[in-house]
Amino acid sequence: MDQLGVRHHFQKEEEIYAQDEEAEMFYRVLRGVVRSSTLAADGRRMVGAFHFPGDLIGFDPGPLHRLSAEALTDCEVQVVRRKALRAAAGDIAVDRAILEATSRELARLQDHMVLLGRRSARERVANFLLSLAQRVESQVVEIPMTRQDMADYLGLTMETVSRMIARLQGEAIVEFPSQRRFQVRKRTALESLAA
Amino acid sequence: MDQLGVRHHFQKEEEIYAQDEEAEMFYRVLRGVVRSSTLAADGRRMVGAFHFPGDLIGFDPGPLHRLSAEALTDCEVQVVRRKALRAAAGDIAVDRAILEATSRELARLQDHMVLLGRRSARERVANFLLSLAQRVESQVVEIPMTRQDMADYLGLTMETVSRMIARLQGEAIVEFPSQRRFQVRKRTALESLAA
DNA sequence: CGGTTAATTGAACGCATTCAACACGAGTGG
DNA sequence: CCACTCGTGTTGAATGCGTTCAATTAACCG
Repeated sequence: MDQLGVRHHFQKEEEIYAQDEEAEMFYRVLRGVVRSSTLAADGRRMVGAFHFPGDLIGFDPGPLHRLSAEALTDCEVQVVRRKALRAAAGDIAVDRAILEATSRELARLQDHMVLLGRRSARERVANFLLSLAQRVESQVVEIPMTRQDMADYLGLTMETVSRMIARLQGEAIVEFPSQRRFQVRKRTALESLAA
Repeated sequence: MDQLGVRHHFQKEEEIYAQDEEAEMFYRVLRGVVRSSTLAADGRRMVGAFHFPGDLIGFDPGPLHRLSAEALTDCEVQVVRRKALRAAAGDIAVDRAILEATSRELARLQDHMVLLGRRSARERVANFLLSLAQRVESQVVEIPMTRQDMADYLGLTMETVSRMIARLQGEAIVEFPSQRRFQVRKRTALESLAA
């Protein structure tokens, strides 16, 4: 899929695709961060996932996108028409790739389900910070999303997220030099919370 | 897959496969109800799904089962060795079937994630009762699982499940002639709660 | 700088949990 | 048929975690 399709730039908050929109394309994040979410009629929002460079998105198996995708930051995204990919790579290869991506996503959702159903706010936030930290090699971790985004991903309110961060910082487990940047101080403590 | 494999009987509470066990088989529920769940080290349990006759289970894409499966009631289960199925039906057909099952499961988990992250106890219970009711054509719906099972599926305690059922019954939305049997009285009310 | 959005913090509230007692129901044995 | 038991379910009271609402502070951007 590397050679196919076009690179497209999406700016902050721009929609990449909408919920219930026809799924005609595959997308791959090249730069920036993407958020996929659902918005209920009553305004309650749930963030299903954050997607980082290298991640494939939009591979919903049905005819429609079940969640929308929005650029969290300015993004470079590779966009490939599904039909073109099938024509170039063959149905079998594409299906295998979809299965691969779907499987990973399924495993992630199973873990997330446990997080949402059976963990405290503190554990959820710890888990989230750790997963952000695991994504980069540097000591300092940048947080690309707002507290509200984190809250909507973790099934909490942004106030609670903020309080839990304050608490983890008070315990010297993490350190936030600024609101969107942190460093892990006691990795084992964080890991045992995130478990 | 119909002709392959063997029928196996599992009795109530018997384990069909364990978490982190090698995934060598596919299973199809023929009679009875199966529960798949994970148990954390600290005793917290999360029920991932209930499986009814016709459902495929054990098709985890990785080498290991990510959740365990237990017979909720006495069960008839068709068990097929994965290799045998691949030999008989071909890799492509099996992969297609796995993709199909995985996709459905993914969609279900996405909905469940919203339920766990963004809905009240009352809404969760309403949603669950409605989904049980939609599964059968009869007026009276049998509940095959305990309140604890329901709670572990909905991210609640069994006391809360019990209270919410009592409340829905007090509002004449459902009626429970006995603890494991109910009838929907105000479908539209239930549906708007379950939304 | 001022203006604006994001984030923090405080106080009060409420939903769900916890802990404990009691009721129900199915199965067993007298 | 009733008494007993054990697992399951219900109900009550108290607690607490997370939310809500409101005010303040911090970060960002012109």
